[in-house]
Amino acid sequence: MSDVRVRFAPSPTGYLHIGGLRTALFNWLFARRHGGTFLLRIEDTDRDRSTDAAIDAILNGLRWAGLDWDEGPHRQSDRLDLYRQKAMELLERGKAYWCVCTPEALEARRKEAQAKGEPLKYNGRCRERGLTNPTEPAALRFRSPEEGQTVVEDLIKGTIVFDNAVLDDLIILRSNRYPTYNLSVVIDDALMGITHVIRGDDHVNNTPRQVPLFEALEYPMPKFAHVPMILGADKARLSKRHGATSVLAYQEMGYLPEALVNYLVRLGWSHGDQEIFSMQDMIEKFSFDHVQASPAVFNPEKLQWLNAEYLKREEPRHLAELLLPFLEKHGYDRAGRVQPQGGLEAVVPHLCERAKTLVEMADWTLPYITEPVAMDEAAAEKFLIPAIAPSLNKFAQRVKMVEPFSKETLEPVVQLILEEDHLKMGKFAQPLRVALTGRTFSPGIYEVMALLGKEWTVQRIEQALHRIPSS
RNA sequence: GUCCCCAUCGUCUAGCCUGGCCUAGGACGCCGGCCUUUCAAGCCGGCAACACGGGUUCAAAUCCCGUUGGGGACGCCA
Repeated sequence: MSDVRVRFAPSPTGYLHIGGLRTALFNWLFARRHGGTFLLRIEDTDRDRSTDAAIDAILNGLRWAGLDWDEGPHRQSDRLDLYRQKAMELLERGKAYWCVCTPEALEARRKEAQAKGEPLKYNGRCRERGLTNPTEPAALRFRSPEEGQTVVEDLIKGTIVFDNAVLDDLIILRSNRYPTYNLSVVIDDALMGITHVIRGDDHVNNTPRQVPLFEALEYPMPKFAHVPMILGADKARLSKRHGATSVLAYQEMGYLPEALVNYLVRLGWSHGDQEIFSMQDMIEKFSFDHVQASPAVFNPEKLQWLNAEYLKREEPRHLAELLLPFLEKHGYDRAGRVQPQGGLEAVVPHLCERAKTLVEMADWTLPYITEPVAMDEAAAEKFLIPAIAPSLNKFAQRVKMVEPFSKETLEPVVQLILEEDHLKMGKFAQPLRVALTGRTFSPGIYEVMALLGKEWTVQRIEQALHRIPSS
């Protein structure tokens, strides 16, 4: 193991979302690429908004995506005393001070500044007061440097320079004695030995506030990498109104984790013209050199294309397994029901080349595994018409005699009927398809019959004949 | 408003660091064709971009400056 240590540090205030998964993925990839350690840390210092359910959701999302972690999950709520202790140290050393400004006063002052067009920065009212044992509610503020510059060498964005004059004295301990993000994150990153802080672009502006904290606490400085945001089609930050943003939602829509991960890694990162990456590929090729510095628009069509690619490559056996939960939503019972020859596994190869998602595939699987078949009324009206009834009937009668029942033996039977009744293949196959599957589209008609078996084939043609008017 | 970041086809991107090989390549989507018993898939072809303006240079998508546009941050949230 190398000394590379990275972390994914979500706050458990909701489900794992697409952006979070990508940040986790980049961390994970970097760790795996360098033989380092990937750890999980739950940032739950805001006890009002953090929930255990959210932690479960995040962990499950990561597991589903195939991102395993080597350490944790650590919980910041278990380490509150540590943060308080460090905060007090800062106070004793004159690096922090008590502030008795009320949140209301601060808010009013911000509004005022906004109205006047001034920077929304804390005005330092308590900075030089030298409060030692405030009796009223007090928060602890970090004394930020007032002059000079803070320079961050970002692995993705390059050199970023901030004037310290624009930084304000951030609160590190709330008046309820709970630490704030900027304090706990610095302490944990340092004490957990994090070598590379890889996080969302929205944290860029936190970096110049955290750097002086690292220095004040006399901690070694990690390297930083800020991965660009994911945007919706309107170029606004990806949110619910752009559609699904939770990882779970993509799972439920029938996306394969490999496809989602592949899509996400290519969103902002590239390796030449390559589009399809196995996990192993990504690990071997991932580097910050080729991570884009600008935000990327999330494109559901491309994700769907990738999903279809993965569906086509998937092992039938595994695919059948993956399909089961989706089939059960249609009331399919895995224990019951007589299967077509070969079971689900036999059906799957005929559908995986056509389907974009597991949901779609499950739906298309239904005619082969359930009885009776659901009939598309519009299709029936168009194709199950009196003119074709005699041919279908003749076919059903002859099919009963076919043995063995296979594509090879069925084909001559169909050909003969085509000749006798002066029909083109399309004229006959389409009504037959509707009779057999209840739909206008399916795999090849011989494959369909082979999958259904003789009994269901005959039965369905006869059922179809019954519903044809005046026949 | 202030600060930070960014800018190649509609979208994801290659190329940019180390100017000439770029009449800018790939992918998704879209359009057309082939295949065909349907729907897909597959195959072939097409449309489509260096934001703008100044420099630097023999030469700029590539370097510099500005403009415009987009994103992010400005919480006792993380």
